[in-house]
Amino acid sequence: MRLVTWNINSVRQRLHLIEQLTKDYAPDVICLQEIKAQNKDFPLAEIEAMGYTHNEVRGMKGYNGVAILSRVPLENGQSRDWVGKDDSRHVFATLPGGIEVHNFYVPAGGDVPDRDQNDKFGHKLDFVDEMKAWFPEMYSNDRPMILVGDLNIAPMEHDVWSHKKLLKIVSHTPIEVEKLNDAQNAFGWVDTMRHFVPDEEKLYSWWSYRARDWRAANKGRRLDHIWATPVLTPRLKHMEVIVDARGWEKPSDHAPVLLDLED
DNA sequence: ATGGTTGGTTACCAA
Repeated sequence: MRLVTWNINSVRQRLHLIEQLTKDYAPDVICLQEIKAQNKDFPLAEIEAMGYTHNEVRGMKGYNGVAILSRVPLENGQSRDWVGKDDSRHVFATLPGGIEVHNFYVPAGGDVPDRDQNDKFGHKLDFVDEMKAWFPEMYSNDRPMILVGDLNIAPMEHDVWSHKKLLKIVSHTPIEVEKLNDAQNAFGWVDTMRHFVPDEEKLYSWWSYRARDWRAANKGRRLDHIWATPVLTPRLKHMEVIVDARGWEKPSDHAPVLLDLED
């Protein structure tokens, strides 16, 4: 089973990228974030023509929006509101074989890392707290579950190009990192990307549009994640960040992250 | 210290 998570930054602007991904990598399941379209504007026919005939879409006008696209049947598709807002940041469904896939788009949190000065940062912190508070309702070490998405937090020193320079930059501040680590470690969530790549090795999934030459500068951050329950650990086969996709025509600022599981 | 790019919506906001 091949699964991909990708912040697509507008599904309507980037159908060509999804097509390229499906041709080159043939994922069974694609979890998208920031589709930036209402359900009625989602390009379902085009996606179905690529072979993804089972879909669970939670869109809204203008912002956010998440979707699970699948070549295999999805069951029990659902979504949930977070921090009292109906803002299309979570969708989940069950794959054949019983793996429950949760697709999240955590708030970016604005620029100022202080909840008294910046409501968006407070919203982000509350969102991660609420994830942790919700896990007891759904989490079990021996239930096959995968949590993916743009979590907008790069928790480890080598998840960013400069740990020191980013300590006060939203996405790598100690308070966000602590909250994300709390949510992960209070349960048995396995960071599948770091299962394959040593902690001391740089690993990024996002490069800003604002860099003159993103590849040469390589000032990336690992904002996108794939977590799994421990029962799936023996089945983890392969993981890669498809860095090349950041250089495709009219790219998203995020690269897809791919995980292969043994059947 | 500042500005750099992109998308969606509607003349700025969010990232």
